[in-house]
Amino acid sequence: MTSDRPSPSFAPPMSSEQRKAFPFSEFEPKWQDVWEARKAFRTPNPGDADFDATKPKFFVLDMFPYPSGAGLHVGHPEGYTATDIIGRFKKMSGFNVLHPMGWDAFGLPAEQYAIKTGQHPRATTEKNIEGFRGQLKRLGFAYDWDREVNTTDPGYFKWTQWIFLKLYNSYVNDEGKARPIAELEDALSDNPKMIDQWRSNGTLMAYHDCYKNSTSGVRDDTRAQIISEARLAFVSSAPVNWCPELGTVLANEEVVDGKSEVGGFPVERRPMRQWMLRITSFAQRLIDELDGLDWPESIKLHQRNWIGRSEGAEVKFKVAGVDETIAVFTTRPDTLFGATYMVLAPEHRLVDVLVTEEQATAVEEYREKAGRKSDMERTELAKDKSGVFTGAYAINPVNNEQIPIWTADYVLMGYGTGAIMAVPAHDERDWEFAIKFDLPIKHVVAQPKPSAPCLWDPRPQGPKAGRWVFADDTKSEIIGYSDPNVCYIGEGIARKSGFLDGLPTLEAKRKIAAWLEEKGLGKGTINFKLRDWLFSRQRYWGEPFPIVWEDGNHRSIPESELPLLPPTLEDFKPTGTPEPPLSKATDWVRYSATATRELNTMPQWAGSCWYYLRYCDAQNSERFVGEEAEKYWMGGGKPGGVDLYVGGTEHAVLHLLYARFWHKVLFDLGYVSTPEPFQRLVNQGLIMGEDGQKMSKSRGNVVNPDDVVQEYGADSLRLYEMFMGPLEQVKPWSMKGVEGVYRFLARVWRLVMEVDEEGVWSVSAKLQDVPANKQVTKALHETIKKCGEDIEKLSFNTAISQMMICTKTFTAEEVMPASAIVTFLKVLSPFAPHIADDLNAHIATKFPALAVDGLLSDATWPKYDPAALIEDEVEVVFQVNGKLRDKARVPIQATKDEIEKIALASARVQEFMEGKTPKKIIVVPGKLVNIVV
RNA sequence: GCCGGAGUGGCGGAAUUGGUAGACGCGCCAGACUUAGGAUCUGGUUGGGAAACUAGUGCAGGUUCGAGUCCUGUCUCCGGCACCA
Repeated sequence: MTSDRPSPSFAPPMSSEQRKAFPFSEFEPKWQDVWEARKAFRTPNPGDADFDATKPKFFVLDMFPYPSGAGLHVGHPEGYTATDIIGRFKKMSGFNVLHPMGWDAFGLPAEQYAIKTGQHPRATTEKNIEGFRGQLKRLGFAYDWDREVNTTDPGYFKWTQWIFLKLYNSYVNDEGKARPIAELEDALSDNPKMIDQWRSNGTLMAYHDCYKNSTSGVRDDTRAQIISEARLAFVSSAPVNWCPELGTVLANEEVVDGKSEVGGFPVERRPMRQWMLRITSFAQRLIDELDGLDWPESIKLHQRNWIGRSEGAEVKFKVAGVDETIAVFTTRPDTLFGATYMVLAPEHRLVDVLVTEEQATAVEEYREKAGRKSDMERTELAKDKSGVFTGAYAINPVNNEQIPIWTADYVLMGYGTGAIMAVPAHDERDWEFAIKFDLPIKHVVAQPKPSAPCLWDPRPQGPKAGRWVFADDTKSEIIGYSDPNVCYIGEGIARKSGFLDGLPTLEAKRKIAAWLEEKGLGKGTINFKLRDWLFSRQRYWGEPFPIVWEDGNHRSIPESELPLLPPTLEDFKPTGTPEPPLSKATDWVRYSATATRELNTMPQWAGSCWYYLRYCDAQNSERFVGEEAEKYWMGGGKPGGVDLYVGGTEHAVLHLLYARFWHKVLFDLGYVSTPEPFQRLVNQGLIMGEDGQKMSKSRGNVVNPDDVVQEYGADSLRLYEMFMGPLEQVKPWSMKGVEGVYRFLARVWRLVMEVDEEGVWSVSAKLQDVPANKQVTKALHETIKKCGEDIEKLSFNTAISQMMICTKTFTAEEVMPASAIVTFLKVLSPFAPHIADDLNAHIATKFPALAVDGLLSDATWPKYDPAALIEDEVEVVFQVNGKLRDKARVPIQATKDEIEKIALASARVQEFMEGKTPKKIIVVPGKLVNIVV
């Protein structure tokens, strides 16, 4: 170690072998092998022989990775180390800990890589998983590898398909709960067999009566339609982003400026038949049931915003001269008197019906242009409104005024009714549109008058400025302020609104809603931004749907035919048409003489919607998860089953929302015991490159964990990732920082080990079987206390700092008390498990009675002794007028009076008191004295 | 534009209920052991000042014996969403 070093300059990197401050490259793989051989982290399930039912459970979960060919990056081990520390700590603290890992391995990247390299995605996926698993094992994570899941494994996706069948065979009843579709089928039959089960359900009874009374000629079709439309998994043909080049539909997020994010290929909008999941039926519950979860408020808010609940009213407008009505949704029914025109989305059914001959060409042209635009393009051009007059007029139900009906793409078909009443005076979008096309603007809400007396006058100055206004021209009481040149979107007082005049917005909304309902012209309604979930993809590398088609109708295949394997295709390239690649498997496609298989596959989200459940009982071939295992690991009396879920914010909405949705369906159907999957959620922050930029290949600032392990060892990597700063924070990487924790571990190593001239390590002569002195004992017990508390708080950086302080105290000693060191190693072991187990084993060779027998992960987390923390004396600070002037050590039991006396006696204090008499003296025992003069 | 988060040394970051600002680490400086140091150990390290002292937690106020922490206003940075009627 000290001799034959290579020359200091231009030393080749490989010489690092001789520079190692402790032999981590030897003992790290050794202990990883020991843990694996002993199945040290196998977690027994209820029913297993070695299961201890008296222990509480702790389910700690990582967001499982997509095994890419690039391998792990340093962002992965951040969250994984955090959960590993928690898991190991909980295990030592007497919990049954479930801490598993798996692979989210279906998906487009694997498929495209396969196409590029000509390999089968199954082969590349297997290879990538091998790589990832090896990397994770080299970091020493305490996973129970017997519970590993892989979404592309038939034993796994059998149950993904099974859950799809549950969705397919369920509907939502009038209580908003998922129920078997059999109930609905039963109600729509002549001789119901389960009537006792649904007799109390008003909707089903009504369906039943309706069915019985309908004429037999049409009722079979109606029945089939009702059932088909009620399913949670259903078929729709809405326009989607179709990318011919990639040969698949793309999500809106995958389309940028009308081109595909990957490759920059053109994307067109076209209606296609596809599978949807009825997540919208759960919108309200997905909002409400966030309340019971320990998630960051920002994520909850994000989900609420995404679901986008808004309360308002639906209003029906008659069309002048035609027997049609147009329903609109508005959150401001109180502004109905200010509606001066109406807009239909270009895709709206009535556009064609209403358009007049003169406008037909212009409207047709506009519709076609709008249809070609992607959602993204529509949004891009948000500032520049476009639209065409249809030539038709609607009648405003409150005043029978005729208002023009336009079509414009700023109204989206997918939200509300796809039609709006435009109130330009009180809606910015309508305002812009009205200005551009010179449509009338009618102000019907006055900005409220400030409550007197008030110096504030909101009126802008100038000749065109607004003025104080009356409710209408016949009244004389000023109700507020209105500026005809300004669009006012806030709440206020209704004016020029007939029977609403003078009412504040909230009351006006209530009154108009009641009025509309009474006249049968509308009603209060709640709308959600959330859309149903587009669930089908034209891809090869995904779960096939357990569905067949016959005579244009779909039906499920029996559960006994699961798993439905994808065909082994040599050529799985896109077809170049919307026909999915599975269409190439002509034999596979033919289900029977008359029926063919569904050709779409499920999106990548499907497998990740329920993997946490599979972990509870990963080997079960009878059920997606065993009942007893599910009850134990997902139970615990809280709404969410997983005790701690750690992952990145990129999944704040989609994955977490989809998984919650599936979980609720399974809950309603009685397959799981909690309404929510994840009780506590923590988002780890992004790790940036050393330059403070996001890590990326193009910037050349990517840090490879393998290199770090090679150079400093897994323990150093783990420790550094936790020492960088708070888990949830964005923080830059620093190789120098890794060296810092590496040096710390080397110091720990040398507490126990010493090296001879040949560079051979042996247990240090300083290590002895002696009791720890008072100072060491105090440092040790402070460390036990702080680390335990900090791990619970996920404050790993401060826990590590405390261990560094403790090590310094040890280092200063002439003699190392072996049993104290062993206790310290227990505290260190969740963070740096390899070095901890290795040093414990070394200590065992010399002091078998003092070391832990076996693995530290099986040891019990030490208890700290509060008595050891107490000192005889504490330092008390003396302030004069709030400024620090002196300090003194005072006995811990000193009374307030005694401390005060000591303070007043201080020469420095007296100097700053300048002989004045104290006005006030504040004494905080054990802390400070502040003398005010 | 809207929503959310954050502003503390040269850097990453610490600071119970308001009670010694800058723990711990990096970097830097000095010393020790050394033929050598990019190893190890010891000490120092917010700015100004020789020192006593003084200023100091984005900025401006306020409450308090005492404010990084509480209140009001304001600026900057980061992240997300963005025609949802």
